[in-house]
Amino acid sequence: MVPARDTYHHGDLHRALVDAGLDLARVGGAKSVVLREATRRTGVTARAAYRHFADREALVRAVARAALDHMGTAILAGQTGVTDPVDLLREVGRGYIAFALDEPGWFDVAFFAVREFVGSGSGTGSGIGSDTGIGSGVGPVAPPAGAEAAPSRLLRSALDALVDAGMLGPERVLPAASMCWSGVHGFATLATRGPLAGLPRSALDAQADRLVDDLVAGVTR
Amino acid sequence: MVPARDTYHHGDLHRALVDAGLDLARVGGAKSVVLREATRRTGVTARAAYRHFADREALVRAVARAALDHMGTAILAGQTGVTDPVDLLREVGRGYIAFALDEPGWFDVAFFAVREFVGSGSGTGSGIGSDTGIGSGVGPVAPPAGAEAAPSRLLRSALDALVDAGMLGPERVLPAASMCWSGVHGFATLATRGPLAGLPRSALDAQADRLVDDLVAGVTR
DNA sequence: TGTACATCAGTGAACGCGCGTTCACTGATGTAC
DNA sequence: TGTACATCAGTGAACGCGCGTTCACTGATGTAC
Repeated sequence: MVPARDTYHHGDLHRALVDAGLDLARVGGAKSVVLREATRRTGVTARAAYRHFADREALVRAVARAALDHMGTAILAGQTGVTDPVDLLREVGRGYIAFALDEPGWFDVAFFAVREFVGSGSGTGSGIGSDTGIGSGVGPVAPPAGAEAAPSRLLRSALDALVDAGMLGPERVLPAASMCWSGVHGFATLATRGPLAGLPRSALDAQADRLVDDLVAGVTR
Repeated sequence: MVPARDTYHHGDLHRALVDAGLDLARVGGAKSVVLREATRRTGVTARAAYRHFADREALVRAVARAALDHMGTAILAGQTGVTDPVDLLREVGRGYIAFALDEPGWFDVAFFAVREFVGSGSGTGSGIGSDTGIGSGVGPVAPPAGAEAAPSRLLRSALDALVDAGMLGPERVLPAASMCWSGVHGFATLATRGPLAGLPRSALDAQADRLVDDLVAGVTR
């Protein structure tokens, strides 16, 4: 299981720990990203992790970012060959939910990692960081750091394409984004860790398709 | 803090522990419902809890049920005096989100309590139990145990009222429920423990109102 | 080209924490006769 | 009405767990001269 190292120095321990964290998160979500276990799997002392991450939370954040990247990539892959802007938007929704159902652990760590829920008082920032911004409703949105294919960016792109096609008023982009994101995120959450969790996959897929169609119809109406 | 008991027998330890659990959940969500702390606050030995709950999970489930009751009650309260079916639906959506923003800890425990997310394989049941059923899409739905004012029931009632008013086809009830529930739940989740968590309350409220209006428009279109 | 030395990436053992849970037990309560 | 006794609701101490984190340390690497 543990690849025995022949060198004292690991080479790329940072990446190796994130990869191990992804494996852990895949099976058990954010709470399963255990620092000791990640180092164990990497064949390294627990202490070694602190050379690369300030604490466990920093590791979990890195894993969350990586999971979000995977999500973006998966959604993007579902869009290949699609040019019609309406279909493009539909694929964002389908891809978002499909990823959550296919990889509930990664979906979990991507969105439920650090901030278990916002406690009392106002938060320090804007949550997870790399997938924020859409729908903040105040002027041009700063691009998220690094994540080119972040789900929220893909959603935004699809909506922009609708605007270009004359199928959506520019002033409707933000509300539309809000409705679409809330809709698919809510369904994904209800289906992976909520009351819908027990339903068979086929039923969830059918419901998801209908939901996405309704959302798209609501937006392009 | 701890009310000193004068009797050896507590009286209603079951309820007292759930109440203590609600206090804990209110501040820190599901993960803060700690059995030992609940007994401490009740002025009772940790062991005593096992006379009333099989294990910690059973306690958390009871707290989740109580929190869901509070949620239903809050939504119901927001509907007082409202008779127009469209407004009725709107109030369900507003109330759902408002409760999540007002009581993120209770919202958390109500929906994210036991099943952190559905692990590998098919689940044993249908999730949280008392708020399931809408949108399962197969015939008449068994009434949830006890929770008369469960949020999903209030949503269903509002949609039924729209049907009675001739504003919604009966075959559209389930899809509409799916879209509404997903929409408000998603927004509530993004706002309390997701990327929208850092936004000021006023911005969230404004966005929520717009979202609910859009959802209602999408349903009654 | 060789050597001194600063720098960096690891080691291995240990600590304290708070938790859920279990042990054998005792104090209070209510019912049968 | 009093007493024996089953039943139930608590006690108090302890256990083991696995975690995140810290200690002083050593092995490997690369750069200056």
